Amino acid sequence: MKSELATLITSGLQKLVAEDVLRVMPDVTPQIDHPKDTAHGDLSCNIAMVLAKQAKISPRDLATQLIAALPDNTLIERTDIAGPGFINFFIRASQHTAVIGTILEAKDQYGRCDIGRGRRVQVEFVSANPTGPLHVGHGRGAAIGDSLGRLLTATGWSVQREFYYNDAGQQINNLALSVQARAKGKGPEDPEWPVDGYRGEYIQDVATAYQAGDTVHAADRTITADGDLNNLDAIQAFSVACLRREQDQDLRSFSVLFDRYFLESSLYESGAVATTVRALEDNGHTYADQEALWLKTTDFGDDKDRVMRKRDGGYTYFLPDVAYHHDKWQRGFERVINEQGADHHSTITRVRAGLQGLDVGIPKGWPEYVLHQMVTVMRDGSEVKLSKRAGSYVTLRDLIEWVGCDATRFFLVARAPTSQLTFDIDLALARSNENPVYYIQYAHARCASLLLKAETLLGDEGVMAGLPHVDTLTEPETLGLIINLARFPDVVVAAAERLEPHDVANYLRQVAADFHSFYNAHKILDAAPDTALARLALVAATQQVIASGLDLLGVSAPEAM
RNA sequence: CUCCCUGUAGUUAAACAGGAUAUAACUACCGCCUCCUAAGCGGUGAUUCCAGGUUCGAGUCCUGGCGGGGAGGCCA
Repeated sequence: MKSELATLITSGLQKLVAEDVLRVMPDVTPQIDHPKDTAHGDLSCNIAMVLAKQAKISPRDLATQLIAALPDNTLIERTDIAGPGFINFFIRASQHTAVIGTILEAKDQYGRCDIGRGRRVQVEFVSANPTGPLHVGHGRGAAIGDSLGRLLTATGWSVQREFYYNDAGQQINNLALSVQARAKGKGPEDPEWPVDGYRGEYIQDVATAYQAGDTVHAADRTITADGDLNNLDAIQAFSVACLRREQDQDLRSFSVLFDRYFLESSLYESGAVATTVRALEDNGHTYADQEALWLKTTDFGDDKDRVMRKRDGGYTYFLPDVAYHHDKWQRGFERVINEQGADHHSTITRVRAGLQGLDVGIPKGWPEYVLHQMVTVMRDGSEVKLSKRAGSYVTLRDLIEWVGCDATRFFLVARAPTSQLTFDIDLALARSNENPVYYIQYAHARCASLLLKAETLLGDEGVMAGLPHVDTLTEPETLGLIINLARFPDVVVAAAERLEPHDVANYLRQVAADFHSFYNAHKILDAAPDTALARLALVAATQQVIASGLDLLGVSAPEAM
C-alpha cells in the first residue's frame, strides 16, 4: 500500500515539474509513515515540507498543489493537510480489508519476500569454546543469531548457520589438564590443581566418562575414550567431544540448529594460517619487532599495530580469525554476519584489517557484526550468579529448565542487542500480561479456539467463506487490527535489514493487544451470519500472522493454553 | 587515558532510520465473566540525565559535560 501511494506521489511530483511549480524532479524519495494518531489518516507524507524551501513556496501551498496533481486512483478516500504541511491520506476501507484475503491465500508465505534473491549469507553465532556448558550470554547469542537466520531466510536470502570453535589453543590445554587432574582424584582446592584449570563440577563428569571408556557423538564426530590418564591428547579430544555434545543438546532443546561446525584446528592442518601469514608478509603489511611478527593494522584504522606471531612462534588468536574469514570469503558468501558478545568488540577492527591486508577484494565493512550486550539474571529480586553445574555462571540449561524454551528465547531476543538485558525469572514465569510471551501466545490460542468452534458454521469453504463480507469490518478496533496485520511484511523487511529481530517481538505484542481488544469489543461466533464469517476470516488472518511472527523468533504458537 | 554500548512515568520497556498531543505494561484506585479461554478488556500519571548546536520539526543527529555497563595484553 505504501509503495502504491509512493507511485501516486511520484507521478504527482512529475506533473508539478511539468507545470513549473518545481524546477527539477527532487532526488529524495517521498517518506510515507503510519501516523500514530488515527485522526491524521492512515498514511502521511512529509514531502511538501522537505521540498518547500527549494520550491520557494510554503509547505501547505505546495501540499495543496501536489494533492491536485495526484492521478485518479481507487486507493485514496480523501486527503487532508495538517500541521506544518503533512499530507494525510485516508485510505478506502475496502483497500484495508483486502489484506485479509491476501493473508489467507498466502498462508505462511505472507510476510515473506525475495529481496535477497537467493544470494548467500552466512550467520556465525554462539561459537562457544568447548570448555564448559553454555551460559546465558551464549543463549542470547543463540536466540538472536537463529532469529537473524530466520529473518534472512524469510526475505529471500540463502542462509548458512555456522558454529566456530577453538579446539587448539591454550584454553583447551587447560581443559585437558583439568580433566586429567579430576580423573586422578584431585579437586580445585588441591595444591597440584592446574593453574587456570576449570573448576566446575562438569569436569568431574567428563573425567568419569573418560575413565569408563565411554563413546560420545558430537555433531561432527564420534570419539571413544582411551582411558589412559597419561595420554593428554586423548583426554583433550574426548573432553572436547563431551562438552560439544552437551552444548549441542542444549542448543537442540533451544530449537537452534547449525549447518556447519568449523574447527579452528583445521585452519592449521590445511595450512590456511601459514598461507595467510605469507600473504600478509608479501603484501608488505607486516614487520618484525622484538622477535615477534606484527601486522600494521594501523594502515586500516586501528589505533595501534597488533602482534600476529608471538616470540615463541605461536599465533595470536586473531590471525586464525583472519584465515577463517578469508575461508568464508572464498566459500562465496556475499554477506557474513557474526553474532557475538560485546566483549569481542576489539576483534572487529583487527579481523577486517587483516582481510584488507590480504588484498583480495574483500569489501571494507565485511564481515558485518551484531554484538549483544551483557545479560544478568534476576530471581526473587536479586541477581543470580551461581549455577551448581558450571560453578560460576548461570547456564542456558538452567534457564530452559526454569522457564521453558519459549519464554527463554522470547526474553533473550525481544530486546535490542545493543542494550543490556536483565532476565527476570519471576517475570518469565508469570502467567499474566506482565509476560509478553504468554500474552502473544494466548492471542494465538484464542484464534485457534474460535476457529475450532466455528467449524460447522464455516462449512466447506472454511475461513475463505468470510472474504466476500470483509467490507463490513469497519469498527475502529477491527480496522486497527487489520491495519497492523497489513504492516507485517514491512516489519519483516525492516527487521531483516536492520538485523534487529526484536522489532518482530514488539510488533507481535502490538498485534496481540489489538486482537485482545477486538475480541473483547465484538462477539465473533454469535454475530449476524455474514459478520461472523467476516470476523472469522480476520481471526484466521491474525492467527497466521502471529504464528509466522513467532516462528521468526523461534517461539512456538500453541493451539491451546 | 583511549574505544564501544547505554541513560525515556516510581519500575521495566516502546517510539516503525528526524515527524504531529512521547506509547504500553507493572504498581495504585475503579469497573467488566448466566456470554466465543479473565494467561483477557476498559478508565486516571513524563521538563525523554544536563548545557549548547544543526532545521520547517530533535527522545532520535552533532559538540561538551555527568551517570551506568563493557573492551583495551606476545589471552580467546
